[in-house]
Amino acid sequence: MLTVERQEIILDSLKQKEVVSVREMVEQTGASESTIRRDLTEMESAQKIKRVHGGASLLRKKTEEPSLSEKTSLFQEEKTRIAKYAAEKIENGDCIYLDAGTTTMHMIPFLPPNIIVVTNGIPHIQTLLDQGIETYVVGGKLKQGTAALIGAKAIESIQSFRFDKCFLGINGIHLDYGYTTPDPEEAAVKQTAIAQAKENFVVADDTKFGDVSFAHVANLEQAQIITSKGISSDMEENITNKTRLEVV
Amino acid sequence: MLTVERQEIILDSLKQKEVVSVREMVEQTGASESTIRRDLTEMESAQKIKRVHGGASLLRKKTEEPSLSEKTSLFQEEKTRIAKYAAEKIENGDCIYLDAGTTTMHMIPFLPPNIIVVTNGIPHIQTLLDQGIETYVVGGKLKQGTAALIGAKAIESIQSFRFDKCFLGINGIHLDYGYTTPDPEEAAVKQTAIAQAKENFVVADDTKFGDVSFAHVANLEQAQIITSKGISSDMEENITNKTRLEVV
DNA sequence: TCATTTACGATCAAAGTCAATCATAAATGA
DNA sequence: TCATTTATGATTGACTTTGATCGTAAATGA
Repeated sequence: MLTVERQEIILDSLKQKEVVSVREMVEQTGASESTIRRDLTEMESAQKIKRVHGGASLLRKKTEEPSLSEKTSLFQEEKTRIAKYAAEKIENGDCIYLDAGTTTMHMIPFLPPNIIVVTNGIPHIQTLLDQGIETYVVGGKLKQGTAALIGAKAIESIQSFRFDKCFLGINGIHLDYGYTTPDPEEAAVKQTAIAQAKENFVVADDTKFGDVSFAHVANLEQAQIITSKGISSDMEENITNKTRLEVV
Repeated sequence: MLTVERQEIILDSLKQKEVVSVREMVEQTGASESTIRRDLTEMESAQKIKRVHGGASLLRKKTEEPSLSEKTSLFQEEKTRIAKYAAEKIENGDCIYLDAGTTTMHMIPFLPPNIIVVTNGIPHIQTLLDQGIETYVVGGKLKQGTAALIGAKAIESIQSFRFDKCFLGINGIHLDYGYTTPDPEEAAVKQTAIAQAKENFVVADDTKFGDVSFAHVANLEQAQIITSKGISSDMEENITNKTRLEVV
């Protein structure tokens, strides 16, 4: 039997049983224990399975607890501070758009209860659900990596709403080039959201200033910026000439 | 039995019973008291349970996604079997609709790679993402409890697609009343999906037969049924007169 | 209260599991 | 063909898990 065949068998039984013992795999494949162990070692380093004592299990997807490690990092504290401040802009009864991305994600715990949220961020959904906030998810194509909903369907979806406030994450903030992000598809979605909102906020840490990414989203004037300490006073002044900038 | 399996069983009975005694766990797992105690110690320090004198109790009451923890139970194996069979109906290149619900969720690991999936189930999304399957999410209002997308937006969203195959979970299957589900909003979404698909499949375990829920989704003839062993031969014959029924 | 029952954790020997190593046999390629 | 590489299975000693035992601690009930 070929190595790939054997590993296929192992994966198959894992999909059905969640955990499989080495003994079972030996029986199912007819290979020796040593061989199975080698397969398991290989498959684990290929991130296909997780080894446990006596066997193997499927990769646990989530709920592994990033909360602790996240909280200790200073960078995350910064994001949380920005997010909290941004969330305070929201009033009871508002309808808001929450863009995909980690900074906007951090806003969720600080959201007031009686609002309506529209989002294109997949990771946001569960948290919003837990908080019991009335939530609409935009339709669209699922993008690998950022786990955002994008594409024509997403744009169409967003166009059927109007927002009191719109909160966007962004990759680059530049005096001349405005707000930019790497993916043109995502840029188009952000543009649409901006167009539907009365007030627009960009939430971004100080590392984004001066950066330019591939796809243009909007000009500086089209949104207020909420950011963290660390931005140079020079930059701060230049930007303040074009739009409102809040440093928290 | 592997350590992880045992601990899953313990978690499982906890989810059903809120508190479980050491004695019960010994009986359920076949392991010794010592082993159970070690498991409990470990699981407590991993913040998964809370120990009480004589046993263990759940840590929190929040409704968690049971998808992972439930899989070792016999009931889940049944669901997996149905799901696997249903997934084999799908051919490469198909565009399918995957309804929210646990049985359809179980289909995901068995999906062929080159298909397009449209879903309204939130928990499905991450798994589909992990598998690298091209996925579209319908827009709509987020429903607490089932974590499904429903409402007018969802219906509108679904109407902009056509499916080769549509897979639905359902709460009741009845000779006269057809397919039913508790929430009229969800029923409307399912109806829409059925209307857009060439072939419709209902995946349901045997406990759903004879049940009638509040909201009518469709007549028996409108979808084929894939179910598990356990359904009475009488029922089987009556249903076969109306639609195709596969028992796996 | 005090005796009895039940639950608990520490300890230890037995069983099970692991990675490393070695030898063999098949596949590969000069 | 022969040397080299690769996959495999057996063996080994180290490590982990397990179940039994036992003394202590907590709950129970008279």
